[in-house]
Amino acid sequence: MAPMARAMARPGGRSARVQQAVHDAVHALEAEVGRGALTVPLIAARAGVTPSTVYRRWGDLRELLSDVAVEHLRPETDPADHGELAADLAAWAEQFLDEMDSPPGRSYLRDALLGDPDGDNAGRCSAYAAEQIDVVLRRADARGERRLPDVETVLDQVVAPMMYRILFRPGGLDPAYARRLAAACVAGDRQ
Amino acid sequence: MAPMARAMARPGGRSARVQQAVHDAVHALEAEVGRGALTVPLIAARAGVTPSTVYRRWGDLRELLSDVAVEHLRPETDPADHGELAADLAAWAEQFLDEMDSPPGRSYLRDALLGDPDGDNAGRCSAYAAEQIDVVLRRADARGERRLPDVETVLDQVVAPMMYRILFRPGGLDPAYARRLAAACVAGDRQ
DNA sequence: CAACAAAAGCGAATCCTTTGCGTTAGCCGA
DNA sequence: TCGGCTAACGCAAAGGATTCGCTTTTGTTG
Repeated sequence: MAPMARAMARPGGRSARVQQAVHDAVHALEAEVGRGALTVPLIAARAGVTPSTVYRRWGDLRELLSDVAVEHLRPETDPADHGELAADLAAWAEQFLDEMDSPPGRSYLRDALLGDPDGDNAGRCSAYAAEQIDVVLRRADARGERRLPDVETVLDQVVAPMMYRILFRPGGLDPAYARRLAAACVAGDRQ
Repeated sequence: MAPMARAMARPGGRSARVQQAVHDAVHALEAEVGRGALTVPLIAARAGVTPSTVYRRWGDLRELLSDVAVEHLRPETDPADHGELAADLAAWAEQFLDEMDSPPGRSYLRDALLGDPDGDNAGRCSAYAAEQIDVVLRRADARGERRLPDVETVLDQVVAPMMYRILFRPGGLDPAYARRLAAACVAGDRQ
């Protein structure tokens, strides 16, 4: 009942090794047998640990997959620089939508939300997006662009609508939608 | 593998009775033993059917709970009439947030999204919200109010941000946020 | 280096889930 | 109204998944 996957009492040594081995096993098996065929005993065997270890640490297959999914959702690079906020934000939104609305993206998104009793992993996902947006906004500020929206506004006006449609109305999302949201946000339909 | 919970080939008779009995059993047991203690065999026993029946019809505990969750999320009455769009929408948004952000609301929301391979139930949830909004907007139109947003805009600007925060940033949501989103939307920070 | 405690290993018992096969009951045409 | 047809259910057995108590390992601390 204590999913201390991240707040380890003993960060160094065996606990860390086991966590790494299990995560690696999930990655490998996702590719080999597919997301749907994953089971705790299977993962445990591949990781060289006993199933009970996994159950004690994560409590649940879903919580384990939630942890792993968050890793997949972590952005790997900063948003590209196109010289002005409007372009940066539009490009970022488009890429974000493209990644999140893909079959694997939606799968990871669901997993992340799913096995997450305390909403911890979900918060992490949101934080990733916020970070990326922050980079874009700071860059614009450094350029001297004015009347910038803040991060919360971008989350409300750009990220939230995309997420809502991905989760609640799958299908029929195109890049133009992302660009439109970004454009409207930058144009400052606010104030 | 065929979750024909809703598109029954033989709507009348036994199939319908079984579905009803199982749904009723879920409702009763949710109250008695709590969401977390639900299992297929438990539900089946209460409903007077065998577990294999449940597995064949719904495929999965999660899919069954998803179906039931959608029922909980269905609004029971039309939004209250306060004489003008701004007030109607603000009140509706506030109530929506209150219900969805409550512990049971979040639980149903998660269940509905979770056990839903084809995004069918999720779409249903969105449709409920869209219906409510449509009622509010038609009412405003009938009053002669002008420059009304359309349903899609309200979904983007009011519903989506609330949902995003409920799902990805649990905690710290207050009624004022809902009213602010509604007000901004009506004020037409768009176009 | 010794004592302590957290986490992992092990194995048995329990429970859930799947599956094949026979039976029942709603539906349809004569 | 009466058979024939088939989807859906019941039953039971087999195969996994999950839990739990206990022992052993291992990292930390004084």
